[in-house]
Amino acid sequence: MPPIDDSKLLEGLTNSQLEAVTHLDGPMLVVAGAGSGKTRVVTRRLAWLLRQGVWPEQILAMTFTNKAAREMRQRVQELSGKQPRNLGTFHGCCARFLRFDIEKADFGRSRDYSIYDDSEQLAVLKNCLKDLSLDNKSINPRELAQLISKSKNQLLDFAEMLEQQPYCPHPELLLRLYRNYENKMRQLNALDFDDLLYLVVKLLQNDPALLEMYRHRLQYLLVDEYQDTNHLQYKMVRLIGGQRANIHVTGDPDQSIYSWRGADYRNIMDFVRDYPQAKVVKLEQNYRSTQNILEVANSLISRNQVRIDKNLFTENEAGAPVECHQVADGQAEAQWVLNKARELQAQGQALRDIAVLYRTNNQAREIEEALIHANLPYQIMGGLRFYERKEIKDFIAFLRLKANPRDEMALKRVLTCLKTGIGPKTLQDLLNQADKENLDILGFLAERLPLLPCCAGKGKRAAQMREFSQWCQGLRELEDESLGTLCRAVFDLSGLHDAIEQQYDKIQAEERLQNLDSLLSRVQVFTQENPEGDLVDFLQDLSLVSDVDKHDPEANSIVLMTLHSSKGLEFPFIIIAGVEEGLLPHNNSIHDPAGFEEERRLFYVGITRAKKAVFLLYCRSRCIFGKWDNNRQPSQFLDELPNRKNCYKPAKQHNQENYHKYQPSWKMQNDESLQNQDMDELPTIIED
DNA sequence: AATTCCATCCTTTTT
DNA sequence: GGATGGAATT
Repeated sequence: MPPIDDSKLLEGLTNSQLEAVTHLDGPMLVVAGAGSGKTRVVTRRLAWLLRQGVWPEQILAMTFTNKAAREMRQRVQELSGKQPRNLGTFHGCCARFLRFDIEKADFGRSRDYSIYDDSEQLAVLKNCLKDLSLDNKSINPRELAQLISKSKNQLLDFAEMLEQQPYCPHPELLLRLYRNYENKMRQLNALDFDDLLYLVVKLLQNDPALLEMYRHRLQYLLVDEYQDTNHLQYKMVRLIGGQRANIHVTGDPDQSIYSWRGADYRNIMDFVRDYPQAKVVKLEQNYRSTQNILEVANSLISRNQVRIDKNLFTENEAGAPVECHQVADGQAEAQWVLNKARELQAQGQALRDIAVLYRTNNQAREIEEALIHANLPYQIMGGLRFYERKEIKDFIAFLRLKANPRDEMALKRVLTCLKTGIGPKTLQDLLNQADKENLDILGFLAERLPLLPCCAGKGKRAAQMREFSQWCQGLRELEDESLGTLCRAVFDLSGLHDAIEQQYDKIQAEERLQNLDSLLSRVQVFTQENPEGDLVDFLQDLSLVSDVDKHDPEANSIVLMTLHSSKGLEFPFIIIAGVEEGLLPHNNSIHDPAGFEEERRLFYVGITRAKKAVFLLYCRSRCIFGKWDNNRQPSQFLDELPNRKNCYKPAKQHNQENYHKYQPSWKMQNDESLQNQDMDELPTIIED
């Protein structure tokens, strides 16, 4: 299909949209309310720039999810026949920059670095604790990880950051652990998620010539979801933008829901202060939702104290009122979802038009069970990620070791898979020796191991060791012309196929092998999309892909996901489950006003995903951590919704104070007296 | 070293 | 209620 012509490119845009699309130089902020056609603006702007003769290499466009990036790429391609060269998630773009430039600085990493996800990072931290013979009672590795993340995100020296902590028990110990962690990661040639951004910023800060090159090369910057940028991302944009500041950002402060990850929506609030010459465009007409939905959403979000007032309106029809239903417990809730799905289906709606949203991933389970039982097709985003499955992680460990022969964490996994007879103690010895000889561990195992005393003689153990050494040599020598055959060869060498068949019963083995198969076919897809991509590129891709990216709008199935992952998507019908105190707002977020308001934004995001109808559910009882809470309270946010279908009246008066009093529900005692509590106290409810 | 059993922590949300 | 990690057992 040939790209559409220029006049079509700008066709059907409102004046403000047009202004946002055709803006050429200097900073611009597009405040785009939910459903106001933001994606349209961003994609057309990219296409327009390309049609104006801007080179695809000159554009740096950054999004937060791979899905958004992919969609954008595809639509820009359709509109302009070209693709911006640097379009992706912040993390993805940074990973790519580092592939080229990481060796230009003294970071102790080579371009074949591994990317460690949170659980791998945690494992390294636990090792560090162990090295100092600390149990993780005195220091919680998770908290340590958070501190490390915080210092990187704030671009602060770790010690400096510790001083700013209000309460910090063992500062000198933490500092030592931090240093050990950093050294270890160097040794492993690995980066954590924060490092990807952090090192790019460091690189640009410390190397003026390189910064100049980036500025010269990347003349047009676009950032989507700017309200969710953290300090590092902000800094990066500022650095690359430079004096010229050709920075086009879009976002909506009301949809900022990632502050727990360091996102700071002051970045968007302060954009005009940061760039006084900035032009601001507000998109306030909503093209997505019915009037009823929008009215409810507007009323909800207007309760937030900290926000820029805006007037989101729609010319769409009034539509059905937002409904709110009480159900007995989680199972009844799932049943309700099921009935509604069938009802909509009977009315001729497609299942793909229904999304069920919830606050926490574990809420998916009960709903999933009901759907399985009823044989309705569904897809779940998030939760157990595909690549977090054991067999997938195992295989990835083999690939990683091949790509990065210093990756000791990968080696550990490989060792347990192969049942080599090398345990943690032997491994530690070998690692120390490899270190002494300044060899990467894989190379050491292949070349030096056979010369060691433990490989001499004809004992069973020595033979095993010799065999393993040869295996390592085999892995090193693998060199296939294509990525596909290389992965296949590594797979064959891993012996995972036989191991899985031996280890599991037939059904389980089949499922696991199938998962591995689909990983291998993913290699094919990757090769098609990235003909030049090598193994490291592929692994990088895997590390940075989440499950939301897997959402397949073609498949006719109900979609289940968290409120967080629903951002940026839209569905005709939205069901939000568990609209209860303690869950939405979540107990852990209500102790400070900022956290509380973020919960409200989260609810707002959920509601504004809907085009036609919204259904809100809450339970009277719910099983949490195996304990029953029989006195669940409807979310206080429900009191803030006007014009909802009258299935619900506030059970009791909420006030701004009492949310501070809520205890984490898993610590709540299961008070027998609650079991018999008078249900009549509650308002008239439509029981389902 | 591998397997199995028990305690503990957990669950907010994700690149 | 379930995953994970450590200790105890073979």
